[in-house]
Amino acid sequence: MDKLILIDGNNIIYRAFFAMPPLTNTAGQQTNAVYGFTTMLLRLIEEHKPSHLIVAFDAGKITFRHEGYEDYKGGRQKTPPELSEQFPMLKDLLRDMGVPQFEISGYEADDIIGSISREADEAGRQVMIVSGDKDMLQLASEYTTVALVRKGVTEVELYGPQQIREKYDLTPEQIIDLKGLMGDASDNIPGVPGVGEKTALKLLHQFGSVEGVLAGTGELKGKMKEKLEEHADSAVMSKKLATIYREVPLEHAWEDMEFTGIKGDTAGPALAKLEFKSLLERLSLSAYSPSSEGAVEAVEAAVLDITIVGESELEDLISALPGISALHVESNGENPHRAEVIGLGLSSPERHYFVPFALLQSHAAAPLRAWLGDSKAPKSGYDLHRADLALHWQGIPFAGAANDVQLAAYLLDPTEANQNLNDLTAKYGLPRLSPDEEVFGKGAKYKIPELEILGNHVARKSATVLGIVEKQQQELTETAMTGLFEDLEMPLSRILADMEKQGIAVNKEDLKELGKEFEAQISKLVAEIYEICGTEFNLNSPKQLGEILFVKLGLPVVKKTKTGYSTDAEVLEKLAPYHDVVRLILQYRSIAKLQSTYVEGLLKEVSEVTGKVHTFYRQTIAATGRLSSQFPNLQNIPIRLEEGRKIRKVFVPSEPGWSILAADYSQIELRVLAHISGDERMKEAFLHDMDIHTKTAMDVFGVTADQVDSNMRRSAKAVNFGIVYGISDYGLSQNLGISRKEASHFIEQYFEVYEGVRRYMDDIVLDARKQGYVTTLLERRRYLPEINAKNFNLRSFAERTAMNTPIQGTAADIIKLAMVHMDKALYERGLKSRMLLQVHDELVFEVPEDELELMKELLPKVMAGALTLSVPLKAEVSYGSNWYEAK
DNA sequence: AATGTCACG
DNA sequence: ACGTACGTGACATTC
Repeated sequence: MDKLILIDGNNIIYRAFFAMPPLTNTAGQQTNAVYGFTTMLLRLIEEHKPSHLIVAFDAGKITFRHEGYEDYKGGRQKTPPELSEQFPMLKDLLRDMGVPQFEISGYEADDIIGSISREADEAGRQVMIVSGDKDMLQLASEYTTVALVRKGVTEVELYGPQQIREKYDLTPEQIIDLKGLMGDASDNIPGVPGVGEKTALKLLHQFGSVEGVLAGTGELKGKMKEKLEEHADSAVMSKKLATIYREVPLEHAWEDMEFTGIKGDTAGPALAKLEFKSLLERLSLSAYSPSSEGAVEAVEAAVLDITIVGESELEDLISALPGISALHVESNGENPHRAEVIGLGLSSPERHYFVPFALLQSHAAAPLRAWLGDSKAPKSGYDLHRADLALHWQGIPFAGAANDVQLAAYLLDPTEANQNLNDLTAKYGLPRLSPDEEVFGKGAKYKIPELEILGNHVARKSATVLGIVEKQQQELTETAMTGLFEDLEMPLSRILADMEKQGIAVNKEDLKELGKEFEAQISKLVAEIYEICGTEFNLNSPKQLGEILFVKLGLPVVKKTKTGYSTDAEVLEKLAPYHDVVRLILQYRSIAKLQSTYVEGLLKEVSEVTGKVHTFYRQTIAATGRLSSQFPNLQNIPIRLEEGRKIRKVFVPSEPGWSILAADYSQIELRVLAHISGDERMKEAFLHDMDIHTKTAMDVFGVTADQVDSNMRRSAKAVNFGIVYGISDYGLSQNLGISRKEASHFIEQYFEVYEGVRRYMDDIVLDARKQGYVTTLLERRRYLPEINAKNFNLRSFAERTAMNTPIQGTAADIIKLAMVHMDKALYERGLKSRMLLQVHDELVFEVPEDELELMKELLPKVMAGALTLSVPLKAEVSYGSNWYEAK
């Protein structure tokens, strides 16, 4: 079926300009807006496969709107030159890609779009309008959907008449009235002073239109009435200005809008000129990649000296091992504990080798395996942690990880989503690698290619590693992160691998028993719920549940999601007083979660080989420096509610007579905050080892310790959490279920007492603005490009991140240090105790009987001594016959 | 593949 | 007026 996409070119390029970091090409031209625009365009094309497509632009400076009102758009800031320059670039690129553009003298883009959509509506054609301008909502109809661009240009919200009704309870036409009343500062449309969205909506719900409101002022009183009567003309004129003109003369438009796909032969060179390598790749046009440095080296790369090693070449390789410093272990699958090893790429500066896995296992390859396991043979690679695990489960020990380029890339920019080797080649101007998907195929089509292709591909990976290493060393030095890399993250990666290989034993029988208990509760709850509702439905479907609760039972709608009714726990709590079934649903939800994720999910992860679960810690995911845990995630095992906490009983020592020993940092984040803010009062609290939430309550409410009741302490605790997260009055009000005003008052009280904390919060945001990044105590860095964004939400988010990251990140630094120290202590003392898990502020060990006393002393001492701050660190230790008992 | 929900620190 | 707490991963349903 025909599908037409209409893009508001001016609007989108503006948004892209402000949302994207200021990219420039090697010629020094800023290209960020063109880039942002194009990525969005490609996504639209991929997702919606339009048969017809245009980008509309404003033409000329004066439009017919100025004829009646010369200040129209008067308040708007002049377009920055960095953006104006990008208009011709974008228009050229669109032409080369084969995307039609419309520009009609005297009209704005939205008039063109409005007129085309009117014609399409009349012809019954499907249209999607893409813009960031809410005005466009007035064009929504049975056939026309408006895609409002959000979050820069990365997300869209789709609006038809129904969504508009749900959100505003207005028809599309009434959007014009809305703007007539509230105005629009960015277009210098005045509206009625003192009327914002809230008031405008109220008026429209009552009177229907601007005309209706003005005719009905008699029913109003006070200031509101005065304002409306005084500014009646303004409202009428504003409505006129906000009305999109839909009668632009268009000839032969439909044929001119036809879109048959991106024209590769002309788009390729155009994208190459702009140096949009990732887009070239995305369009499989990499052949056009710029003939810059990279391409020159690419030619050289074509003649890389690669040897596919067979039995006869093995000896040669073995004698070359001393010169080899980079390797790549090619394995498949996401979970490295279950990965198959496919082969090995090995590189010296001069020569590159590929060793198929079968050969690596042969008797003759013993010296190669010895080299792999030799801690004195330093190796560079990409994700050596994964390599270590994959080899381990094939019975091949791995050691000597000296330099992991994935880990270094993460430190250099931890927010960049997992940077694969090919992303890094682009970054460092190295020869491109074929994407794995091209070499292996993806999904069901995954297939190991013939030896020649495979060997070349994998050997190029190790060659690439070699090329990256040098440049990263330089960057780590420049950013003062060499120490963090060499003395913390690299040693930690080996420790993590050891913990994961060790795994933690799970008592499968007990877990199954627990599953039976849950099963009994679930079937009882399900039966009761169906009974009460008078029908059977899928309780796990929020959609079906919403239907039952809000339509069949007629409960009030508290909150909506973008696809329907929200039924999350917060909503259900509010509904509980209305209907008894809601409690049962809440209970069902919590037990069902335990059953599916923690009983069934965990059972699936227990290894057939070891009877344990072997999680995989990822060291390059969390932007703050924390670890994350997968397959299974052992960092979110239930503890808060007793029902769930029982799950912890099945985590047991792997040897008879041993114990589980756990220690967790007490209030590490607030202690870190006390240190980095230098707030004297907060430091005082920790120097005296006081209960920090009680102390906060005393200070905020101005009472003595014995006057602090549980409610006051609870509030103080929420404030403390808020402080760590980068507080907002709204967030706190939600958390405590109080008004925003009260929350705001709490926060003000808090900052009056904890002046040092206020200073820190102010300073860190200024710092971030100036430098573009924030750091932790150990110099871990996080860039915050949105800290200067014009968009309030983006900027606010960046500001909260600026406040939170040094705190959360320093806490992460500290426990990582403790892990390195603890590993060393165990080794030096020849202890048999083993580190098994890390849960952000907690370390879990299994400990033999005769080491228990020692470990109870040693562990908290090492943790507390990991780093010296101006307040003491404290770790509390506990132990038992399983993880539940160690509380 | 996206969405909603919920487990943890 | 805007629309929010910071950081993750797993599961089931729906598209």
